Amino acid sequence: MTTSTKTKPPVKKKPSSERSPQVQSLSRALVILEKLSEHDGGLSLTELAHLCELPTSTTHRLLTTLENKRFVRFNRGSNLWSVGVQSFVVGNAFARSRNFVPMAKIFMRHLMDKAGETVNLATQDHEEIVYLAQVECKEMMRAFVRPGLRAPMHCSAVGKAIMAAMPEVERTRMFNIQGVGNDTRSNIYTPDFMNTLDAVRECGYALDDEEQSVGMRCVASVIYDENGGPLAAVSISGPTARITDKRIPVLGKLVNQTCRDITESFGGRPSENVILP
Amino acid sequence: MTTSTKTKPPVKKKPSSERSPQVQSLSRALVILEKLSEHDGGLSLTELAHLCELPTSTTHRLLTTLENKRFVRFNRGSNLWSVGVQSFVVGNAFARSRNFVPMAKIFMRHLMDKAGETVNLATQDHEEIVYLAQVECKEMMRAFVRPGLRAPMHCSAVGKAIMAAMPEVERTRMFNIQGVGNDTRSNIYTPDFMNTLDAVRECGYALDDEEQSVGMRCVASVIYDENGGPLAAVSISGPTARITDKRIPVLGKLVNQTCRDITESFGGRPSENVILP
DNA sequence: AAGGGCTTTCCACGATACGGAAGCCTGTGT
DNA sequence: ACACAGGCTTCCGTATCGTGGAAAGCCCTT
Repeated sequence: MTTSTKTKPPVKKKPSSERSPQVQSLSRALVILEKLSEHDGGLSLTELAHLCELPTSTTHRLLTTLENKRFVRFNRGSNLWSVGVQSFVVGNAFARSRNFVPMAKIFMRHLMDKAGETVNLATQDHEEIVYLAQVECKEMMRAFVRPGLRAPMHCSAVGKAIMAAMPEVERTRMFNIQGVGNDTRSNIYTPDFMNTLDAVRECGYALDDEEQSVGMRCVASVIYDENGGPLAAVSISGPTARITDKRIPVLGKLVNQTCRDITESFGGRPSENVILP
Repeated sequence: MTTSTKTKPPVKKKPSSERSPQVQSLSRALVILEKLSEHDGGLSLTELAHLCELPTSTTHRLLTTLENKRFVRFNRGSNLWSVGVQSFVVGNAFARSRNFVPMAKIFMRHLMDKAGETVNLATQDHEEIVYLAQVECKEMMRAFVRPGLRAPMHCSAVGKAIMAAMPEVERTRMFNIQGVGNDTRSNIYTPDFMNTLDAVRECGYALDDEEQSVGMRCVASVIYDENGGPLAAVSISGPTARITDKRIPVLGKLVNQTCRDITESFGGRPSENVILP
């Protein structure tokens, strides 16, 4: 019986890829969910099966199981599958349980180690930015920012990074509000400032060259929320003597990478305005 | 051998419970995700296995598979499992793909059929409410509301329903703002009004008795967003002659049920202030 | 009517998920 | 210190359950 029926199939079992035992059907179903979430318009069975490299019958069986529990939905008529309510309901539990600032601080600490400079976290509040947290470096000369401190958007690196990441409409709304501001230099939002923001989007970080405080330079990048909008920004700040022109691109790259990491671990949607080679 | 090893087990296959073929391991994994999402604090392996009525080894195997794909996360140290980033990322695809108003209108149409009266959808915008959509009934005498129309919160049923569902802080903030309003009757937010809102929470619907427009009565209930806050409200409106005192509780129950249905299919978090017997 | 492209169902096979039990940690009580 | 308890993690033989090819439906278009 079956002495050599199939010559013992060539054992294409992967070279013990994963550490823990994995449930094939579940892994496959999760891939299906991921693919669906990457295609907002929905996917047909065959498209989906192709993307996941699975037979259609298997894909279909997994989909119906997911559908029974409302994790996916099927649009009869267009014959398209998409992500279902229950996925959203479950996902929101993550949104509730995460608390942003402590999580961000872990990444900020690493950044401080690598950059050797103080790292700040700030977010937008109306037409200003508010500092949320700081991880101080060990240098004697360093910038202090008490959490809760406010600053105008246009003259801080974090503010520029956030403004650059705003949707167009939001940004122009802010431009219109400006003028009632308490800043003496009139008409802050010049065409020149617009170009600055374009540059920020292109290179992935914003610069504050002693604008907020004499002798202080900051390099900042932005953290995206789940809709691809700006959620907060991280900056590296230090005295002009240490934040040299040559060092700025290096620090920019560092702070940008940190923000990408935070965005990912937070469940944000990185903007498609990419950024850095 | 094994000719009759187990006398062919008594085929305890369930009486064809489900229509489509179901993948056991996946179904179980989805139950795990649901249970995790209902316990924001996280769950230990054994607690979870208990809740899902599964052996711990099976639960553990499914969890590690889910963890590899970041759908759950494990807190080493507290030994607690909770929902992971990837669940959130996938769930957000649902948030993007849903468009609220068309979906709500399907339910509103059903409500209009059952109630025989015009049904409205409205949401909050700053200190006012804005009407988003209307499903008109066939009566000659009926209320017209053009989408985009605004009304004060305190004298519309939808406004009261939304205010009643607000978190306490938000509501008191609104009370403080009031006074700069253009309404002549001063001090609208009296203790009496507060009691009204308490009543709304208790019975599950709000009433506008000719306050917004003479001869018109409205009964409204609220749709919750994913955080359990008010997202929008649905009202039934009609002439006082048809919306009789006796009919109000009936209509209230109907509009409340519709709002529950919309909340569910939208992925909202029904408030735990429950409502109706 | 026939033909393609798709979804859905069926079914025999055997790979794969199952779960009991044994190992392994970590913290607790004596 | 030592043993014990109560979890978490791994192991492994069994047969259940998932698998995928094939065939059956189900539209549309030709």
